[in-house]
Amino acid sequence: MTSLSARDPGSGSRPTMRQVAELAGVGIKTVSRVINGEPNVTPETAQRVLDAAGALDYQPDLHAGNLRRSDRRTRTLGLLVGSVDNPFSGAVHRAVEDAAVGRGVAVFASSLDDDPQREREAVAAFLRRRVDGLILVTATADQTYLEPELRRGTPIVFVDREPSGIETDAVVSDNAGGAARAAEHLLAQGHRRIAYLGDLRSIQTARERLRGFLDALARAGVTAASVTEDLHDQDAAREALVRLLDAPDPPTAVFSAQNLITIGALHALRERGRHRDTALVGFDDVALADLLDPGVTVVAQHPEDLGRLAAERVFARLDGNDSPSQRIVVGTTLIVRGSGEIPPK
Amino acid sequence: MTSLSARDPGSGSRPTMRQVAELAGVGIKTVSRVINGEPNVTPETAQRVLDAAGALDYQPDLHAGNLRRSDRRTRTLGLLVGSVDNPFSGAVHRAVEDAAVGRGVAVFASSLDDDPQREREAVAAFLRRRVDGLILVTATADQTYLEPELRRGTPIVFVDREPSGIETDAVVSDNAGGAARAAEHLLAQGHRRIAYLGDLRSIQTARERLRGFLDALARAGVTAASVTEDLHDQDAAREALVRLLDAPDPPTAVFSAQNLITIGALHALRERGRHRDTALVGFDDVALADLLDPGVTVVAQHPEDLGRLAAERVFARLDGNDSPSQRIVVGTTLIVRGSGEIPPK
DNA sequence: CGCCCGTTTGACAACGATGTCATCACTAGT
DNA sequence: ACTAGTGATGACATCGTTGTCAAACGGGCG
Repeated sequence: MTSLSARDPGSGSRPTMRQVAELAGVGIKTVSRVINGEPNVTPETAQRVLDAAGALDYQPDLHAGNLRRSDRRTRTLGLLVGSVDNPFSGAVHRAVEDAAVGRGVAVFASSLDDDPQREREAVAAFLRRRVDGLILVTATADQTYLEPELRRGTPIVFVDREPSGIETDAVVSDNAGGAARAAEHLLAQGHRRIAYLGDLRSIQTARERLRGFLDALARAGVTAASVTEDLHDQDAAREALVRLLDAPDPPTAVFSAQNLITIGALHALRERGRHRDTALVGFDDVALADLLDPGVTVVAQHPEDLGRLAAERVFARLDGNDSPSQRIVVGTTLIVRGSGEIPPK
Repeated sequence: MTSLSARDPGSGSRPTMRQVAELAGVGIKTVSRVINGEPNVTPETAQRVLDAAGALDYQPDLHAGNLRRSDRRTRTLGLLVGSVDNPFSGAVHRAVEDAAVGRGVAVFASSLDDDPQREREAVAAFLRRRVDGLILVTATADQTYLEPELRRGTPIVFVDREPSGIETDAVVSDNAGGAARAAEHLLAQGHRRIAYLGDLRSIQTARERLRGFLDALARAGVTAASVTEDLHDQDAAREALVRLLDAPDPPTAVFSAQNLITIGALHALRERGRHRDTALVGFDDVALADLLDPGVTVVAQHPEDLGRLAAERVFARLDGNDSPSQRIVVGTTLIVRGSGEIPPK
């Protein structure tokens, strides 16, 4: 009795075209033709090859083929986002995957945690694997380092944040417009003491949102009750708003310019029992916002559209489109649920 | 003046070791040695090579190297989950990535939407790319088709759901135990009319949860007020619970055995204004559960642990560990927030 | 001074596939 | 019957890299 270990070299090694060819009694090039559906193979030969491939559970080595193939496409995309464990990134990722899967393209994903160092490492790791294109929510202030790769013809598309230092496609939300919309909504309810809670100033979208907010207030001849920036997590946002609520002359309305900041703000308002008399509008939707009481009014982004359009740009470039680089802006949607419609007292 | 197009073939082609070698005035093998940090290169030669590589923005081709290298590792992992756009999958994914990134391993992710056909296609797509290992939340009832690959030595680890038809590692939640815990909690509050809302019977974890729930009730000598299965989305769950609430003798407590079902149940309770007098315990945590009123009591899973442990199993196998396949069970945690502590009227 | 040995280096084959091209067997046209 | 054309097939070089091996060189030792 011959006991075969799990790492048995016989069954352990992967079959190659050569072995399939041998078993089918044909040349290796004929196997290649059958596997790739090339013409000029008799049906009987093709069947013999397919039988042999099936018997050996043969899977072609995409990378070996790619090495020799003229188009040099790995049918692989690299996606770089804030964190795959984050609803916004998840929605972008899913949209990219949906666009890719139909074309037989697989997607690498990497989380950057807004760390520029990690971005450079992750990009390098993907390029060494010869991805056909990159889609990234950049964490760096300047992407000049991508210039050589771009010149080589690798499509690079920015999502959510615009590129700086290089000329390439970008798909972004209308951050300033959305923030202005939020401000106008609160102004329309009669609010004149509106507080702004924002993310790190180093993030371009955060700056855009503040700009849109302040512009809208200025157009109405109103000055912001307060502007708090550099709130990078839920708890920092909560503490900041608690302080504002405890101070004399607290705001009658709050605009929270990011996801986690909105959640922190919700906690602060409940903590101080002010959630029924202080208006709140958030930027970017949050889960279960409709089940809260009052429901959370938000300016929603459309991450699925961002992801889909970015993937479409990459594929268009791969298909040879070399029109000048585009900047696609995706609109935002105000979703009225209650918290934004609380009037000033 | 020579105008260079963006797709210029000169700058458009990627530099190879040969070109680096030529520029540095050394043999190609010496470049290989420097790039891979092999010993026996004089510092001056190494510097010349690094300078040349830098000047050309050289990136080694991992796949070409892998073709020749003896270990045949692509430093790539395939992850198959329900959907990358889903908090549970996102947490698993992030944990896998965190374990992988330190080892220089990149992660392919694919969404299956519980479609067996997609699972087979996605697995094939990953194997053609020669991933070093697979981590999967299976969507198929039987995974015998993975047997040849497993015999070839590719580590395959199941997460969340157990394998069937093959013998391999699995990391799962204590589904029956967690469901029992939820039932016991409701029984302890004095409930005797408890409704069960569950996912598709075809999903193994759904069956486990029902089993745990019914066992706990049986131990207490109580029969379920109702058992509703095959609720695969939020809306189906909402409708089902609305029906139960409208019927004579509605339940005094509800156990919702999955994420989206819990959200559907929350909607139903609010819709009928019964959220303050009907107890609810959910399986798997939901975002913002603590901000609702009452807060949502849940039996939380630990997807980060599932992902981390699965990745560790894969790497252990790759490192040569060939102990018998393990089944690792990760416990659940009851998080008390209010909704589960409402007493029967 | 000659031998041995370790260090540094490059020539060459090989990994698994595909592109090119030559060969062979037929069929059709004259 | 002979030529040209077409379809089916395989030999061979090649993609970018690494493993193997041998050559060249210099230093230490008897």
